[in-house]
Amino acid sequence: MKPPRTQGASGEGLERRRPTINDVARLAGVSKKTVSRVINGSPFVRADTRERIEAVIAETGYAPDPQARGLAFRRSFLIGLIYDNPNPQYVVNMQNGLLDGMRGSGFELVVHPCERGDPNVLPEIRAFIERQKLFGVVLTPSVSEDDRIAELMDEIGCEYVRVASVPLDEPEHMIETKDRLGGLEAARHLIALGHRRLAFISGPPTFRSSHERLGGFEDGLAEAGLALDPRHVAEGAYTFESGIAAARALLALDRRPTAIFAGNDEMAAGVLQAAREAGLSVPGDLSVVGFDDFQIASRIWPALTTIRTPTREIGRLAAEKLMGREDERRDPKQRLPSLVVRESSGPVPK
Amino acid sequence: MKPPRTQGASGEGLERRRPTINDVARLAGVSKKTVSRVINGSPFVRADTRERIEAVIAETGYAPDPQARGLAFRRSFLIGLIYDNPNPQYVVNMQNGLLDGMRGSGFELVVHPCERGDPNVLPEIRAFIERQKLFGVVLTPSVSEDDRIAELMDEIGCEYVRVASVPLDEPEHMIETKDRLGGLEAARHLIALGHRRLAFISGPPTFRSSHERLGGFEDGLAEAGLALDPRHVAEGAYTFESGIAAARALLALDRRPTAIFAGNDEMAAGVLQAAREAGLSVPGDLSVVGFDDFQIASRIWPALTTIRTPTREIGRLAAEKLMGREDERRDPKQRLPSLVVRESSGPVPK
DNA sequence: CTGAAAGCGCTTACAG
DNA sequence: CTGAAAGCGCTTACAG
Repeated sequence: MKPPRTQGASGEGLERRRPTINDVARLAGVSKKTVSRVINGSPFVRADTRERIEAVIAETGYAPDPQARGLAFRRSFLIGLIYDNPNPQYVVNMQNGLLDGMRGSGFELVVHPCERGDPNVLPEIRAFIERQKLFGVVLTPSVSEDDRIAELMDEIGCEYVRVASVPLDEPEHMIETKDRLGGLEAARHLIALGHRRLAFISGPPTFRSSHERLGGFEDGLAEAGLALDPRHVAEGAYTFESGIAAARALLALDRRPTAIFAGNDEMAAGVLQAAREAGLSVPGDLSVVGFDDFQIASRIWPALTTIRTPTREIGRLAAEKLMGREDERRDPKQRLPSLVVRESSGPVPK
Repeated sequence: MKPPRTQGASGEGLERRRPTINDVARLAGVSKKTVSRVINGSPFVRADTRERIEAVIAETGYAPDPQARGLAFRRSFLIGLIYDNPNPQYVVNMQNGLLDGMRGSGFELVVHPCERGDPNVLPEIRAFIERQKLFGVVLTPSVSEDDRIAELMDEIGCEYVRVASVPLDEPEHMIETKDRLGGLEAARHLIALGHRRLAFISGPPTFRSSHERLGGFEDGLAEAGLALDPRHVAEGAYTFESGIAAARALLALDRRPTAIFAGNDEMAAGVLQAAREAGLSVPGDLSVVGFDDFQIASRIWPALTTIRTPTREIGRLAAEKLMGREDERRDPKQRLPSLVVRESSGPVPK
């Protein structure tokens, strides 16, 4: 590995060195240990000493070096996002949420995609975390659903928060997305429109959300005294292509469904495609509901009725939980899935 | 700021300490300085000494602590991605490309969105880089087009690579995306289909790519002895909504264009929407070409003819250039924009 | 080609 | 409530 160029090597000789803890200590007339206490919020500093130090910090623009601090703490100020979700919109929303939550904290976000199927994930993740001595990680589906990864975090002493549709861990390690409620909302919406022959396209069985979204949908049917016809449940893979394939099969049935709830927007876009091929109008002949409310939902035609998941908000909460700054006063409803009605759903055809 | 829990505090007492440079030095019977030389690829180590040390490193699984190394080097092993592009697909493709290029290098990727308009961007970026002592940063449009940011990097001694549609800097700091060639391809394609009344919807004027894509389009028209009617150039903002608005205006003209080249896929999706509203069939009455070939291009209907930009590949190149590992043997064509023909373009209507 | 000393900028025990 | 010493795991001059 090529050693990096020394900082300032190309600078213009000004060499206005950043102040260190020693400078602050000298200017404030205290030991660096006391400055350290102020930085770390120790209560064992007299009020006037603290104020004097804080004044010097403000004047000099001193900011502690995270690397030096990390070396002494045996732990960095980096937070990792470990994910295997291939949807770019999900990834970016989650990142933005995490950054929202981390703003002003001095922590930085390091992104780390992985492949859950890979036999090397575990050692690979371990090496990443140990090398960088990560403060903590946020795990998103489906890696978040792997208990071995959570155990690994405990073992190596790395904080973690798992984002998942159901509680898989202690509350301090969990942010629940409650996908089941989203499925319920979808069912209620379609039933209120008069639909009785409903179908579901699931994500891959390796994602917990696939089962939760289906479960919630069935809950909603049960409320109306209905049950899902097993022939009306198709397995997809959360991809556009799998949505097309599943919808083709459903629409070829003898008494085809009048409404399809797809496990995500990508597959719902595939359903619209299959409906078009079959000469069916949406929502005239077929209602379609998606899940996520990513950008694609409002770019396709007809615009998709879908379940919005507040991914960015979830990310913010995850970061706050990880850093122990959770703000419990916030409205907990903000983090629940909610129905967004657009053009792809309508009354059941006569 | 709450100090982090000490590493291993929750571990199960095993405390199998990671080996340090001292362990390696002791086991190899050399000084730690010599181990350091091996780590840093110094040529001043005798071959047999080097081999002995490398053997110990392999046995013990030693990996140098990036934090300690960074502290001594006065520079971290972090690479920053600084961006203000709001398109999630762009961001994720770029990140994936950077990670491709960084794999196995020991560097990690820290993401840092910013807002170019914000009067505080410069100090904010400076604080971020100085605090973390970033090894280097990759800048993407439109922040990459701001010379003040490049100057800032020079001033604080941070490596940088700018990704932009045209050379704005020395070659060692530039990855060119040559958007102009993409515009040219779009024009040639439409002209070959017989179109003569062509229109363009630009991105915001603050993005260099807006002008380059237009410029290339005009180059293509010029090849055929044509010129763009000024009334056929509309200004958009690279957003879906702006694409709808611009297309509505173009389609309301007396002699409306038979083909529209939109500056990106998002706006092209808006054009399809406006065409539908106007009762025009695509490509029967109107051909549409986009730019980017993001996922949306193949999810909408009709699927979009567009210009593919190899963003992930560009990202890989940017990372390699930043780390001084550039592989010049690679086919340079891979990084150029290229035409992808789908369903939204067809022969000019009679 | 190799090493002993000093230092990077912080924090942790340990005293007082 | 405050501080002097030692240490986190590396690298940089400086010798030899």
